[in-house]
Amino acid sequence: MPFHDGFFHHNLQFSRSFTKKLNEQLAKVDLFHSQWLIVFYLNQYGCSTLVEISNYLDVEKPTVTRTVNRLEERDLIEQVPGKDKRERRIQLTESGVRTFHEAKKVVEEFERQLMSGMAQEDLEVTQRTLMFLKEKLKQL
Amino acid sequence: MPFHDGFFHHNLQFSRSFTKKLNEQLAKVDLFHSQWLIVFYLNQYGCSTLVEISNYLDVEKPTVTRTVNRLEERDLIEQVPGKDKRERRIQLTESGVRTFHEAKKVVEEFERQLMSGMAQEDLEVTQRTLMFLKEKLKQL
DNA sequence: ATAAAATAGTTACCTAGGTAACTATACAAC
DNA sequence: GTTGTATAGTTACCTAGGTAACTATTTTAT
Repeated sequence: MPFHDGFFHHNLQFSRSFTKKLNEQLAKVDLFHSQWLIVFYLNQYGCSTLVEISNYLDVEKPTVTRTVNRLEERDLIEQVPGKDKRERRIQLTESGVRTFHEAKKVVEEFERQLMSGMAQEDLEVTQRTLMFLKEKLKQL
Repeated sequence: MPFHDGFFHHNLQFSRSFTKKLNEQLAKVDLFHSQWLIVFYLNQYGCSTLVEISNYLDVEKPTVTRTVNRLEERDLIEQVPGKDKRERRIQLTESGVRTFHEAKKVVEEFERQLMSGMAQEDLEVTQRTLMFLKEKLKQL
């Protein structure tokens, strides 16, 4: 089975298509999917550093810096003073929390539509497989 | 099951990680994964237009234009005269065919390592699931 | 035959990922 | 306490995806 007619080809196409459609939906609340991921994380885990976000999302630090800057420009997050002067601790503002709740509805509806009609077992196998492959990639 | 601790989160992380590692491997033959996809396609299907490539890869035309330009600058592809003056028909050069064969080895070895130890059935379920979800996204 | 619509491709500009090299602070070893 | 090392974050620059708007052709309808 060659790569391109096969497994990875479909996976990449799905990922692109997924983020595209999610971005379309999130436009309703004026967010991009990468911004949503950080807003979600901050709502879940509270005040955090960029490195914590970077580790959670498995995305490099410069990418996090950029997206966080965008969120700050839009006053969805704010600086939190801390002891370690290297760190940049941030949290959601009131406006950020409001945006989170609005976006949550949009994302949940999007997922609901996408998941309807899917066999639960297939989803579990798929998720397990992807996690397995992700781990293997790390060891490469 | 919330989005971020779940299915889509893992899928996006896997895709990022996968292309990252594939790029590392393809650096051996001085290619990026997006370039490899086009080189592969041209080797498989011969002389093609950018729209044909765009449809096959499910990537927008401007993205294809850019990557094709890079390949042309490096003399891996060449223009093919045609009837329709709107079209830009291209094919692999001799150098492009050579690069294809070198890259093919690299990619196949990469895939072999990644796939070893995977249950064939799980892969099939995963691929089927991703294709199913991809189709559903289109209808959204 | 001509006007309208569709198609192929490009350009400009946006988000989003990556690496390499850098600064500034904190920590550890001696 | 000074020196070396590790950590947090940023900057600059690369590929890679997207949209919107455009040009230049071709096809279709009338």
